[in-house]
Amino acid sequence: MAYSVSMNSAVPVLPLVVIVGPTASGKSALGVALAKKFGAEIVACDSTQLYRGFDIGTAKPSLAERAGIPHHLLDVLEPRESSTAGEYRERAERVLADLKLRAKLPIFTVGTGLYLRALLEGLAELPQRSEEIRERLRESAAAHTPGHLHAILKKLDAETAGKIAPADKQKIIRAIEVCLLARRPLSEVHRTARKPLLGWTPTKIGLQPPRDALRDRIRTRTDAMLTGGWLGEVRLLLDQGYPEEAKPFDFIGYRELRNVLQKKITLEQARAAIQQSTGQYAKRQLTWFRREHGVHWLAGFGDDQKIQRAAAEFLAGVGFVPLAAGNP
RNA sequence: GGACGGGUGGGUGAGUGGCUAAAACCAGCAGACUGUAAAUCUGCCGCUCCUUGCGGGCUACGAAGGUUCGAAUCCUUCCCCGUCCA
Repeated sequence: MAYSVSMNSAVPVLPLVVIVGPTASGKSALGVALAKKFGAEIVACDSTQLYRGFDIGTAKPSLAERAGIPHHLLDVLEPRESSTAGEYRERAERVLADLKLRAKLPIFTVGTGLYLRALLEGLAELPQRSEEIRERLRESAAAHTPGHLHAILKKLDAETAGKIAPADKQKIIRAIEVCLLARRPLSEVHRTARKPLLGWTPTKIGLQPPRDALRDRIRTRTDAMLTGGWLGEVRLLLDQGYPEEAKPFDFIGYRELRNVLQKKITLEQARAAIQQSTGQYAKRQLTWFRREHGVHWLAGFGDDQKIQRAAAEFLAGVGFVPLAAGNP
């Protein structure tokens, strides 16, 4: 075993490592470096890397970058499917059960904060989404004045309505949907306990490179993706007959490149738009992760050896035992 | 050389005498977010002061003058830019 097991409770609690950070901060590289050192396997926690065929634009680590370390929860969905936070949790739990059997340390590389929360803290017992209800609500909204949906929610659940902006149609629809399916207010369902992940204790590392440096990184990475055949990947996916409305075609870059293929915008316009959206996305990730509790922050990129060393030292300092092999 | 059109805050661009520190959008910054989350949404956004108030001061619509109680808005000259005519 590469780590010790706490024996002071009836259920042994196993450690797990979480690496959070904005896109292009080098989570994958750091994950692999730490996996080698501590005998771990990588579990991706990224809503976009779940999709088969969407490789370049989602910055899925290549086989070479994986360096022989097994990676889980990549390529588990068909482009037509839609991922959800709840399903992610279930898949991740299955992976954890497997790693536990094989005594491997899990290292989660997480870009999607909601999915990590769903895994670690759990979600309330909420009904799944219902396309019929959503469709009905959308139609109803189109037929009425702007505040219509918000007004409906206010009747069903004033507390939740107070928390959601009248313009936030997406969240209002989900809230109404839950109220209808659960036959009680969302706010009430939220007060029921979540089911946190049992049997595992997370140790969290966060990557927070300087904003300007990150922006540069995003710029050059986008260029590299484009010269690396990203447009061709999009063309291939469309040629394979996947519908344009498929979820992953909405991801940053895929939507822009689709427009390039349809001659709606030029490649240069797409490049600029992608770089911009990616930067904005990184900002949102940072906002989310800042609130994550107990994160050990490192002010740099995960592919930087100094950062990798600092991360390894941190883990060793909190009780993780490096593999002996390779050490003279 | 002549005729038009135009020069507005980081960008695009509205505004043609007071309600204008100047619409709207973008960018930027900050934030929220329990099954679409690479999504969706919110706030701030000239500088500055304080007793943080629908508060005070300063600077601002190419430049300089002028008209007016009051000008981004009217007048004069100048400087740029675009289109057309020579």
